[in-house]
Amino acid sequence: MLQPPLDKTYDANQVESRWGNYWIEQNLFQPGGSASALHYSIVIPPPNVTGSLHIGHALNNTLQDILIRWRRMQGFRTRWIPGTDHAGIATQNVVERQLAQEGTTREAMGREAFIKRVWQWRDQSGDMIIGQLKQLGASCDWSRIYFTMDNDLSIAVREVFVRLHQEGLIYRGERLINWCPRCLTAISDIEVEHEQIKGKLYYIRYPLADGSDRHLVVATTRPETLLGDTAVAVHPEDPRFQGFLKQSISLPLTSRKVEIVGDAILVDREFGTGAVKITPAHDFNDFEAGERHHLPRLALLDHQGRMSLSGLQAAGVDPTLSQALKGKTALESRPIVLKFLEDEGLLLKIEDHQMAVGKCYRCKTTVEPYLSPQWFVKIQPLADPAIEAVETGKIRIHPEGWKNNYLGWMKQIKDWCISRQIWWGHQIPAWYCRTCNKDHLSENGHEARGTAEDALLPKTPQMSLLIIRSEASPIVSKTAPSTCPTCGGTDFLQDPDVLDTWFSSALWPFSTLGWPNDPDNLKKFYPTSTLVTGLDILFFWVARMIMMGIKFTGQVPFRDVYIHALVRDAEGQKMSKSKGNVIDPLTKMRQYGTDALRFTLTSMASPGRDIRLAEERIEGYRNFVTKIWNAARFIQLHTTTKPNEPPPLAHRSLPDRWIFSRLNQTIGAVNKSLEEFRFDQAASHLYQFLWHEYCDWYIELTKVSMQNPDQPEAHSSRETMLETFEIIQRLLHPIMPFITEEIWQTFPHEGTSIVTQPFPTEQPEWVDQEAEQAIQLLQSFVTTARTSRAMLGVSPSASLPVWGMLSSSSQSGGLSNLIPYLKFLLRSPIHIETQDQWPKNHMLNLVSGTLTVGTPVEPQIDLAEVLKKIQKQKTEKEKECARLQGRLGSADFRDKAEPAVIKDSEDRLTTIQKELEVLTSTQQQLGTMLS
RNA sequence: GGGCGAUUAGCUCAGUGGGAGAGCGCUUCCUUCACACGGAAGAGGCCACUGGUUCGAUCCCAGUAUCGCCCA
Repeated sequence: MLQPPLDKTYDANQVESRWGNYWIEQNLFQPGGSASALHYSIVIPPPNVTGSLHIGHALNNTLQDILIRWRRMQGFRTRWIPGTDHAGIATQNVVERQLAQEGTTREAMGREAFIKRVWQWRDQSGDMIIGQLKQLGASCDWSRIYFTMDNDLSIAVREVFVRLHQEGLIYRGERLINWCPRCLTAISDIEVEHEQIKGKLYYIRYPLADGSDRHLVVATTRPETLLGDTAVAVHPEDPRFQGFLKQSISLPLTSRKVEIVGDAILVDREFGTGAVKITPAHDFNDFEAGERHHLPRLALLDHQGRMSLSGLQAAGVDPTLSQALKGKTALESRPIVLKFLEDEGLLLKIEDHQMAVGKCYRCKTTVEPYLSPQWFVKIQPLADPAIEAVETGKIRIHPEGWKNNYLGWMKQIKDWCISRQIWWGHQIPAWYCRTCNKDHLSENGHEARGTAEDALLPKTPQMSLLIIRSEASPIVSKTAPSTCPTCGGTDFLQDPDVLDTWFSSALWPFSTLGWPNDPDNLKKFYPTSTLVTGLDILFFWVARMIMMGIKFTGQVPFRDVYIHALVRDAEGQKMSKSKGNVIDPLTKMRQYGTDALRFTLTSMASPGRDIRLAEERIEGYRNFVTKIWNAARFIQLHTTTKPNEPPPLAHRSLPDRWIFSRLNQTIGAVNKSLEEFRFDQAASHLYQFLWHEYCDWYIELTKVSMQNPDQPEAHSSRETMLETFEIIQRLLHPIMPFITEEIWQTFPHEGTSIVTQPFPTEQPEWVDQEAEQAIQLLQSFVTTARTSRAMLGVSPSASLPVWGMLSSSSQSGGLSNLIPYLKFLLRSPIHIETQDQWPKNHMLNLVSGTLTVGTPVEPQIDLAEVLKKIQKQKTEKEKECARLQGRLGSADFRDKAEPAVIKDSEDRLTTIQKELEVLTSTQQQLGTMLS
């Protein structure tokens, strides 16, 4: 052989860096093959530019790599697009932390300098995860790495924004949005995580304004917001409140009067007292109720989630209370408000209450519903075709169970808030003419931002520098306007907000492929073939790509969506740095090898189930890698000479024909599994075949002839080992790219790398039922004989003759052909005899189907133990026998069961009865020996 | 509160309308010339519970319990 491997164990780290570099140097990951070949493309879910490879990335990219390598080997023209996204808030946070260490702030630097600084950071540190993906073996087209802030991709963002705005699908308006008081920006609905907490339900007396004693009792979980109530609602058909509708309430702790309205949507008659307060500026349901009843909105909190004096004043709140609340958060305000209520005798009772609070997905701060002017995508017109695409199967979701999840969400989708009050990102391409909008702009920071804002509070400069009221009219354009079409003015102000990062991610499949400026390239690789992602971003990303893709290209962005599991720790806990239970893939790759980690994740990727990853599993598959390595060493040790012309299959030895037949079956199973996205099954077929057929049996069987290298069978086996093992490397390559390349390179081969070799396909001529049956018989023989020896306590190295026979003597010829192999595997003489010649005494006879295997029993053996085991086997067989007899004795079964099932049961019964006969006679025979 | 999913060996999970499987772990034996990160032989399970459909249910259906996820 060319370069026999030297070490007994495989040195993964050394091999990985060598081939990893080689593949890239040789440009093997760029689209190859003929231009006429079928195309197969994948876009990577772009990791955050701030990120480093975690175990979820490792799983996600391993699966993508398997698909891409497999399709590439199948001859597709493949393209896997890598890149990162700019991760607006996360990246801004990273750089801001750096600035804080340097004793400065982004506000002090100014926007332009800050953005420059972020780019600097990106250029230095932004490609860490790219390097880590390469380490994982990801066969992306590394010659084209994208970033959502790239110029071309930014052009696409502006193009999309302008077109959607022209069609009225993007608008700016004042709405209640989710505001993170820590990130100081709006976030979208799905960026809010709901958390169950133990809260309280407060029952508060609301006196009627008519001076009578009549009152309503309102139950609320957020008593401090009552100061912003603009109505109280009851169910219009609730008989308890018929006399109250349209009456006025004297709102506690304020000088205001509010009306009692009937609202069947908002009010749940069973909840609390059946009367609820309406606070349109602080609750989403109340906001909608406010729209229905044309109620004013009174905002109490400012953008930092603190009580604002002007807001309190506007709400007519008692001045003493206002002073007490000024600058307090909602949570700090609650006891104060409760104290005031109590003093007035309005707080009736407090109950424990399970409730949900919204937290910012990024920083876990409790979000506040906040009234402010923001940009929105009017989503329904985009959602409808995206629903249709999945319903009609233009896009297939795997596993299919998630389809309903997707459709359910899409059908109740709400407008998407896309503006973020941060600096890093795509600044919204909207400009305001300062002349036309002079009444709606406030650039000095001393006026409210379209809502209540307390001038007395300390400002964060980004908020106070500029306020654009919702009445302002923007000019939306791909480039800055030069003159105002209304007044001819030339003084413009660009909207300071940036777009949600997911807005640019939504364009990823077509913006990276050349839209809008390179239609030729787009045509080649779009739509992409498969999207591989985790469930957690089905709505964030997948749904939006489908909407945008259909809208702007007229085609779905991908045909198949494969949704993989979340990786948890061995206890099923979500991994997190704070819990300290993270499994770092890079560490594991160093410890066990990348192939072992990849194989582990692959084999655990069962559909629709989370992965509980325990380190022992990785270790187990590291052992598998070593097993493969040692099989390769064995083959190389025995094939030191260059092989001659391979003999035709029919002329090869029984084990050779058998292993081809088994290999063929495995090839079929692996291909089928991958077609169905059953990565786990593909892995387990490979594991089972390679270890428990190839190594356990085939290699052992070749040793019979390898000991005698001159005989023809040895030649046949050398050929077969080389051929089959080379094929196996190709079959295994998509999952374990490194070791397979290393081994493949040392085997006789053509081409520069296994990466671009053909993936194995089924060869019908390899199927050999006869060989499969023969080897199955051989396996039964060997296993049964070994069981006997273990029962008798015979040492494995002891030579002890073994008898064998088949119940139908016609098959015994087949058994004789196996003698050389049996002799070798059992290290013992083999006697194939008929019933007549079978020794009558001192034999332990065990059965497996039609096969009986006998082992002589030495007089000094402790037979009691052996007899116990025989009895156990007998009992099992008797139970089975009774079950079958019962079934076959039932007239119903005979009438209604399928004939094949009846026949099968009859055959089994016959076999088991024969087995029982042998066991019984052995039992008797050994029993006499004992006495 | 609504929806989805899970419940199979000590652990992690496959699986099927008719004989309960794998990996890891465990027990015993074995350093025989690919591999002790190995080999051989074993032990271990009323397939969550209760009903129903069926000749026959671990599998299909309904309900219960527990757990998980998503949504409100």
